[in-house]
Amino acid sequence: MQTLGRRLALGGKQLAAKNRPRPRSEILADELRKQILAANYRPGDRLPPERQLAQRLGVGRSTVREAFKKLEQLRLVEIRHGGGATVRRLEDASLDIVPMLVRSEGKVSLPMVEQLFEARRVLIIAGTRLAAERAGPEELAAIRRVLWRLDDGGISDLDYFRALDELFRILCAASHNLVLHMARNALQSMFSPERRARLRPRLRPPADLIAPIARRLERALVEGDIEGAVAAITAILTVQENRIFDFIRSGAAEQPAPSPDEEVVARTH
Amino acid sequence: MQTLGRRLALGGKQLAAKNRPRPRSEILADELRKQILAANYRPGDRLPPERQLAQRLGVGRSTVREAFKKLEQLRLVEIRHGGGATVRRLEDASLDIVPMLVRSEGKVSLPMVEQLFEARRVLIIAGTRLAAERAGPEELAAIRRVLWRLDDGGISDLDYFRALDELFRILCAASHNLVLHMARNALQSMFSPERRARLRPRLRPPADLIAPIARRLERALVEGDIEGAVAAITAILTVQENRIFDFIRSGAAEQPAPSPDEEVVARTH
DNA sequence: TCTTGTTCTTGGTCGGACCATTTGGTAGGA
DNA sequence: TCCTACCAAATGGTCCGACCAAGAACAAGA
Repeated sequence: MQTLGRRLALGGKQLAAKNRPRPRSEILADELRKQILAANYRPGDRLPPERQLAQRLGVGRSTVREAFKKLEQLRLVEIRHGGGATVRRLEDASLDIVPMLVRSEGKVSLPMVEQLFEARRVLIIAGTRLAAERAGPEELAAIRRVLWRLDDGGISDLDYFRALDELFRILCAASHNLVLHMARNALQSMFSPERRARLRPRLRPPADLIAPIARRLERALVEGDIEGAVAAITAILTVQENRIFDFIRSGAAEQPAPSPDEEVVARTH
Repeated sequence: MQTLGRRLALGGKQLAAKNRPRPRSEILADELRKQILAANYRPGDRLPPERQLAQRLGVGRSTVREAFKKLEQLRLVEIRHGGGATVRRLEDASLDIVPMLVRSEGKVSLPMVEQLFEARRVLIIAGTRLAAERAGPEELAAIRRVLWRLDDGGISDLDYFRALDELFRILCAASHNLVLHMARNALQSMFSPERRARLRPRLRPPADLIAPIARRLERALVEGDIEGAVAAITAILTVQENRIFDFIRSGAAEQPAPSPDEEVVARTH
């Protein structure tokens, strides 16, 4: 807590040096979020009052307040006027915390990745099925362009991963279902193409594995073969997911955190 | 904008009378959100600076700031330090805005409900399939208890709708996939059981329509008949969705807004 | 024309003040 | 003894005014 105070005090300067200047309220919100996700606070528990926390950490109440508001919006806590901030059940939280559940403190949780991929798979397959039914000619053309990029073995790693993400995105967009599209977006925000490209040798499957499937998917979409398209996208997902599972199981997924100081707020009640 | 100022000024008192005291920041955030969703602001546009908006509306900058933060968390706008708040693309927004897309200004959007149900159906069916595979004995018992409640024709309307929601919830919970569970939760937050119970005569299907399906679902789950369970939950979803579609198409879904004053902030750039 | 440095705009934080709501205790009465 | 009504403390919601820091716009120089 003292340490967090110091970190918060440094927040501006330390990062002004090179990184982006993470606002103190965000640092604090992240810290509290980690505490909650680590079950240091349990559902029903009350967070310390705004004033108290502000004084203890040596920051303004506005800063604490913004952090609390952030947690409220993630539906991790409930704030009542006169009442206080009480922790809510995890399953009622916003989908936006899924990426934080998947990777925390630089470590990747394999069970969470499995659940994330399972959910994502459901959405993408549904999106593909609907896209195969509903995509208009220009949407179909856009999908085919992405598939050609995947079919090209000479593509760079970064472009490969970008094309893969774009394929999933554009398929769900072509489903003409905004909710589906947004749900998939919400689950996509971990493992950015840049990050995966850095880990290239493990995550990118051999071109001769993906290219035929891409061609199969294109043919199915052109011919209106819905089940064929679903089978092809399922195959792509399976290949890609297995690469990542193997990678995580190999223990190589752990990355040094961007900022090495990871002190936590002391439990406070 | 003057009018919003007045409304904001009243905010505290007017609602202190009886309703819950909607904070001004929330009123303002809602107003700006409506403006954005109504495309009065388009992606790339900049919202007015905090100070300017605060002065124009006669509220403190902290209030405007909280409202902006709220929009940022919904990923409707992006706030940069020296930059300002710029509007983002709708499809990149958080899933949490779906309920707001579905019902705005007391009117229900049929296309959005269709998309919402389509997405929800995908999630619930996937959850049911996984639950049929993975549910433990106590989870199965809990599911059966809910199904018995649905099977009971004498149940009250409110209890019926609650049981229905609980069925979907508990099925997804039994899938042992937190992401799936949370995604479904995010889509469930409209049409509360209380609201539906008020609209009872139209939304509740005849007991002899649901009860046999509930029994069929129970049997399938007990016997481990996955496809049977999926078929049964699909039937339940279809019955319920059709009731709601018919209801909305009949034009009866429009409800007087809780607060009748619905002025908007004037477009400002 | 491009680069560099300055200035202005604008968000981030602070501290203090006041109001509104909730909570919990306390006094009074049945 | 128990219940009720009231009061006071705790706590969140809002406002104000000030300052700092990052980004953008602009001006000066190479």
